[in-house]
This record gives sequence, structure tokens and C-alpha cells, in this order.
Amino acid sequence: MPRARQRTPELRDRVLQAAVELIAADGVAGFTTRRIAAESSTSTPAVYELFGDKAGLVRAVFFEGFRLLAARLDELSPTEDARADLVALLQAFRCFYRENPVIAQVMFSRPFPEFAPGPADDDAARSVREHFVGGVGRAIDARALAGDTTDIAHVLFAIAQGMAAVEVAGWLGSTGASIDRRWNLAVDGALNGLRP
Amino acid sequence: MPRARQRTPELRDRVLQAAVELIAADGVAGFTTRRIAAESSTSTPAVYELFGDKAGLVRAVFFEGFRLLAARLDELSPTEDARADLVALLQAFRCFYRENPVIAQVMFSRPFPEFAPGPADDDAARSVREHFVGGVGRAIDARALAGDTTDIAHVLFAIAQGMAAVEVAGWLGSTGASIDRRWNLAVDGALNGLRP
DNA sequence: GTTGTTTCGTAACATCGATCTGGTATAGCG
DNA sequence: CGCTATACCAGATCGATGTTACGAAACAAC
Repeated sequence: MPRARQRTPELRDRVLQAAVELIAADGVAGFTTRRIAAESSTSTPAVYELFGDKAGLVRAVFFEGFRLLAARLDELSPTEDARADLVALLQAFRCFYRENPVIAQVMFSRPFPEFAPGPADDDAARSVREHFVGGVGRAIDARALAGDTTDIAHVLFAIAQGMAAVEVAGWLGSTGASIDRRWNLAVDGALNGLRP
Repeated sequence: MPRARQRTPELRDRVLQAAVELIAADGVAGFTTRRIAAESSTSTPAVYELFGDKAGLVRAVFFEGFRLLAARLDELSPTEDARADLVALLQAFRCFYRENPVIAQVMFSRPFPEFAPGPADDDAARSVREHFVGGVGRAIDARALAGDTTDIAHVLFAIAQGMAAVEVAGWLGSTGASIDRRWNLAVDGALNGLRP
């Protein structure tokens, strides 16, 4: 009886893709529901029906960011050198942060006052967390690290996030060489300090 | 000839204090020029004349935050134990972040799309940077650390910022004991890993 | 008291998030 | 084939916010 639906999950995907591209290109400032609706060739009410409110749209970008990061980390495969695997994991994290600075900001900072991830959104980071816990666990098994797996994973993640945030903010140094040197220093220092 | 000025530096201070208190109490969401003007018993044009635009107001909070943090770090006085002094520095940084989470967010994240600190604002953090460089320099002199002073200072600051941000976000653990344990692990691990 | 200059606050404008409503397209039925 | 009923969508709309223009007000000089 009625006409065919347009506000389908397919439209949701298209809007989400447009939102991701728009925020990656124009930053947080130009991220308005109107522009996203126009970019998706739909209307604002459609965006609101699909995502609830703007916070829901930001939350969707937040989840999509973790999906992208997890896909990136999934490309890594463990080798015999558990410590080198951890270094590669942190490098991949850094690369993601540099290539998607605005999305990383949505994931780890809170650039929109209307959306702050709560405990209900913790599952978004599960895959990323598992990568860290898995890598640390293998390093402990290989006697490259010593201590509680979860504790060390939390610390390494926090260090990576802090280094990446400071780098993207432009506070880690002015030349690429100094920035790389400080990244290596942080990674080597942390891994050495957590050795048995 | 004209009537007495009201939009003086004193009013600027009062507005800034109201802005700091308002953002600390109500968070980023309720931070509007109208509310701040009302809270300061003045008008919105006064706020705009004193601060230019909302970004200028946020920038003023940004600078005030670094002033508060520097005052906090100034209370620390070096002892003979350079390594313990560094631990105390990181502890003080963490305390400031926990006691002023929203202001710290303004300083280190970018919760307002309209204001992102640029190279011209780097001086705001100068005093804080000097505390880190000074503490690291003394630790190197005392043979508690080895390496380039500036590099290590940058790394320790990034680690502290990352740990504090993750803690305030609620991602460092659910119990106070686990959070403290991971902070100690990060600090001890980093300092041990950067030893001679 | 009048004039002139400077200052101040009200009120308006543009934009954004969010919603209401009139118009529309489609399927079923006479 | 035409009509109707119904679910749906896009433009108009509302409150709020950042920002600014403009008229009112205050004070000194004459």
C-alpha cells in the first residue's frame, strides 16, 4: 500500500560514509546534519530517523572509526618475535591516527559536546583492546615482558594514545626526525622498562 | 566626556573567572556566551569586545588552565632524589587532570571546534614544559636517566597526558586500585626503561 | 540647558539542531 | 482504469546560539 521505503539500512550506510568523508575532509567544524543530508542526497529528517539525533550520528562515526582501526590491526599477523609484533602494533596505531586525525579525535577525544562515549559504548573498542591484550600476552609468554597482561596492555594503549594525540596536536616536535626519534624512545623505553 | 568605562581588564578577569567556574561545573555543553555574560552580570557584546569571539574566550580558559597547572607545579621543590621528583611531577600532573577534568580537556583535547591552539599559543605551555625539561635534566645529571633531555621530556609529558586522558575517560580501569596500579606501572616502566 | 562624543545594552540576523505538516507516491479495490 | 487509503518524505518551522548593528544613555564642555 505505501510507497517504497527510502530510509533503509542502505541509506544509513550511505549517510554514514558521507559523514565519515565529510568530517575527515572538513574537520569537526563543518560537521552539520544539513551538510551531511545534502551530501547524501537526502533530507535532515531522514538523518534523524536513522540516527536519532546528532549524538547518534557522531556515535556511528565513533564505532566506524574503531571498525576501521580494528581492520587495520587485523592485517598484522604474529611472528616469532613477540616484541617486534608489539612495536608493529604501536606503529599501526600511530599510522591510523596520522591518516585519520579527525576520526581518531572523535574516537579518543570528545570534540562534540553532545556525545561522550559511556560504558555502553565500550564494546566499540573491544577488538582494539583484544589486539593489545593478545600482543602483550604473547610478549609475556615469550619472556619479552613481565607482569600482568591487562595492566601492561592498558599502559601501552594509553602511551600510544598520548603519543599520537601529542603528535597530531603538533607538540611532539617540529621536524619529522625528532618526532620519529621520540616515538622510538617512548616505545623502546616502555618495552624495556616492562621487561622481566 | 564619555561615561565611565565598564569593559575594563577587571571585567575581563571577572568574566574569565565566571567562564572557568561555569565550564568546570557544567561542562562543555552549557558553555554559551549568554550564560557567561549573565553569570558575570554583563552583556554579550561586552564579552565579545573583551575576547573577540567565542574562540577567544575558550583561548583565555586555555591559558588560564596552563597558569593553574604551572602554579600547581611551582609548589614542587627539588630534593636530592631527582627520580622521586619526576614521579612527584607526574603525580601532580595527574592530580590536576583529575581535579580539573574539563579544563584539562580544553588544554589538551579540543572540545570546541571553534578553537584549536596553534603555534602562536605554544607559549601557554612554556612553564609546564620547563618543569618537565628541568626535572628530566636533573634526573640525567643524577644518572637516574640517560639520553637527550628534550626528547625524554617530550616522551614523559606525552605519557602523562595519555594516561590522564585515558583515566578521565574511564578506560584505565574500573576500580581505584587497578587505576593506581597502572599509573605506577606506566611511570616506573617509563623511568626504568630510560635509565642509563 | 544644550551639544557632542563615547559607551553600553537591547534587539535583530544567520545558522544549527530538532520537529511538525502538507503533499506525494504506491497498492489494493471497485 | 480510476479512486481511495495509507505510509512516507521534503520543505517549512521552532527554539537556541554566535555575532553584530543600532539606538539609548551618560558624562564633559560650553
